[in-house]
Amino acid sequence: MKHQTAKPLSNTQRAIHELRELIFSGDLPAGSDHLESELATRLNMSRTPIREAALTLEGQGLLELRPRKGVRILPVSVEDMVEIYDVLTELESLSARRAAERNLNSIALTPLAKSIEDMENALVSGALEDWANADDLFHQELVNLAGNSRIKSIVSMMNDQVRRARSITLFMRPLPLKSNEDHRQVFEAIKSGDGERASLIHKRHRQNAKKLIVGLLEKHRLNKI
Amino acid sequence: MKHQTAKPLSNTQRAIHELRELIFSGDLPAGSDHLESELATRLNMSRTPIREAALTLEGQGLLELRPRKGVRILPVSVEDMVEIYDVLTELESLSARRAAERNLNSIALTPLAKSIEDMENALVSGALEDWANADDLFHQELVNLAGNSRIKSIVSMMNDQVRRARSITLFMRPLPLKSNEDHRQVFEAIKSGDGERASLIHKRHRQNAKKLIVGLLEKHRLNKI
DNA sequence: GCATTCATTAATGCATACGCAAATAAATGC
DNA sequence: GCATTTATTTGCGTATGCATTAATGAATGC
Repeated sequence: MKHQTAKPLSNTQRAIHELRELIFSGDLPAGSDHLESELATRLNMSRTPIREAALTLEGQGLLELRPRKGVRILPVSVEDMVEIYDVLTELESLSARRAAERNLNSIALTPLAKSIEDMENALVSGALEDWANADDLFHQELVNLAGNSRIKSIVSMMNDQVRRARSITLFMRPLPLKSNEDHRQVFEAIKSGDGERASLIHKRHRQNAKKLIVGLLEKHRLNKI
Repeated sequence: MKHQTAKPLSNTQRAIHELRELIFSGDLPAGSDHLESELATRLNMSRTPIREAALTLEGQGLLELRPRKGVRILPVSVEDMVEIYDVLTELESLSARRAAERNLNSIALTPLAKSIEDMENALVSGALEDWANADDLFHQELVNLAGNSRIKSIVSMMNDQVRRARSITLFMRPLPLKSNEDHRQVFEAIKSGDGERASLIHKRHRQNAKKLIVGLLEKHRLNKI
């Protein structure tokens, strides 16, 4: 049997996961404050694991512990988006370069190819949510292929921070046709071992995404999300 | 009066600071395990603030909480150094670019200039520790000037992780004459607003530093520090 | 009416307690 | 002796209680 008997997740871990879900779903809205005891009641546990979870999530930039005010869910401003996209742009384009340099065989590249296919299928059927998920996967696979665990965790943290903003703007965007074209080009560059090209194209791709999303936020006066 | 009546730092904060010091000083050596209760006794407080501090430091990649084994001080391998220097290289050279693009006046550039002077003075008098401190300051000032708070905190985290390795290899290195030349060139490029040049030179600078330090670690078989 | 001080409330920071599970030691069977 | 089971120890996860201190509102003086 490969399947472990499902070791029963600690309360702290549960709190981390459930709080993340509540934040991403907007159930705990950006900018809102919540007492530790309130969250404890809500998740049906004592304050201790809540505090521990909050400490962890604070380190991940999702919330802030303000003594006597409670836990504040951090809003993301346009300036934050600019900061985050700058970081993502650099680290992901380096990842593209490194991935290309590793001369990976097509088996290793399968997940990346799959994510591109998924995006294209989603586009055809107009399933934007699906497209966004596949897009996430593409970026995640890209940094996986580069094999730098720090980059992986930084990129995943930054993605978490912009998740709400991304899902809000998702339906305000034009169909991401160009985006898919970019992905395919990055993929080809990696496959052919051209690190410089993979890096350049991906960088341009991310810079465009930044412009697009920042533009949308400003246009719609969405300063704090 | 500008001076507050020195609000008495919480135990958790104290634990964070003191544990950091103990780690950097080698008092808690890389790879060593320590029970929460042991650390609590050592810092003269209960387990609660120790656990909270450990959670925070775990998020910063300095240690790991392993149930029943205690808190493990994370060693840094050569592979880790490569990962970290790759991240530092990218984010700092972007910072150099952004700093240059901001057309900062000489007042804003004073701290950076000062750090370069300090390094040169330290070199003349052969005070390697002082040189290292000034070097740290240069890199820190550089990211400050770029004005991206995420980059600032990532870079500072990564620097914390390599601090031990850096101080161990400090005395094995040749005099960092070339390094100082690089710093000055980066400074000039920033001052003249040439972002592309600032970025390129700094990137080269960091890549050299990476090669140097990785080479030293491998030569001296220092695999886990 | 406004500012200042005082009293009250309440949330946190931390110490402490305890059950459970993992690790270790002891004991048993072969 | 060695393997396997059972007993014991021990560290952690979590709940709980309390002192501290910030925030809020009431009361006082001007």
